[in-house]
Amino acid sequence: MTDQTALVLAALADPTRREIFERVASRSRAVGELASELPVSRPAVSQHLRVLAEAGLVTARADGTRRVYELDPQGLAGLRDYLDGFWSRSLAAFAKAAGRASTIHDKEQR
Amino acid sequence: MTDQTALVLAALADPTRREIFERVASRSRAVGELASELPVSRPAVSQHLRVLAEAGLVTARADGTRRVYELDPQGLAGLRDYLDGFWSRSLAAFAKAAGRASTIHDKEQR
DNA sequence: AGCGACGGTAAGGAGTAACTTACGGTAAGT
DNA sequence: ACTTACCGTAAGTTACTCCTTACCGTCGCT
Repeated sequence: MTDQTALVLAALADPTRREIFERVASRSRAVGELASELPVSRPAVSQHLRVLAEAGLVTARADGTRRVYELDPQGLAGLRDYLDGFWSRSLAAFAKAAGRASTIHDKEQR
Repeated sequence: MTDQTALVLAALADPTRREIFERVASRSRAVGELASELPVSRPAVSQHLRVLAEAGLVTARADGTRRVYELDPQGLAGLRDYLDGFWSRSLAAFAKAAGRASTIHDKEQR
């Protein structure tokens, strides 16, 4: 469990922040654009984006006076690694005992 | 984003609860056993276990007056599915633009 | 039946997180 | 230079989370 993974989990735990993150992930957006889509004020969005950025989930780039936020894959990759490690460490042993859990979600993607 | 995934993220966001979960995952434990290992009281552990159980991360079985908690793979599987979907939906597109993110964490495991 | 071990629940308090309004600061247009 | 648009930060309030102590129920043993 790296320190960043803790930040990622804390960041994604909040519903509003998750909504913001998913919107940014699907398409880069400016702060005001996000605020107009959501039932919270613009400063609230700005504060959420700060938390998401500190967790490595989004990054910002300037475009005139606008700040366009886009997805940063680093944060999600960290969480993914944590889950992968967990899966192989604990769930593999559990699957042996239960005899099915390891195959339920075996998909070949990526 | 299923409702359960939201519960999983909220459950794992707390450091104490994460610690409890990881200990239960590595080996099944009773409530008092967990409390003796951690710097919080037994009721606190009990409350955390309740949250973890509602998220589908642990399950309990009775052993006399003891309640032995063990890993429930359902919760982690849900979070994993969420991340997998996210990865293929958003990160794939991002990787095309960035030209590298998709290969950084390509491992063949499971 | 009585006793002791074990654990879930209730109630309350301290700390924190999320939101609001108000303000300041920077970049582009006229 | 003035105005407008856009955004981050500060300060304060409200709501919720986490923890504690106190209490009650259950199971097993003698």
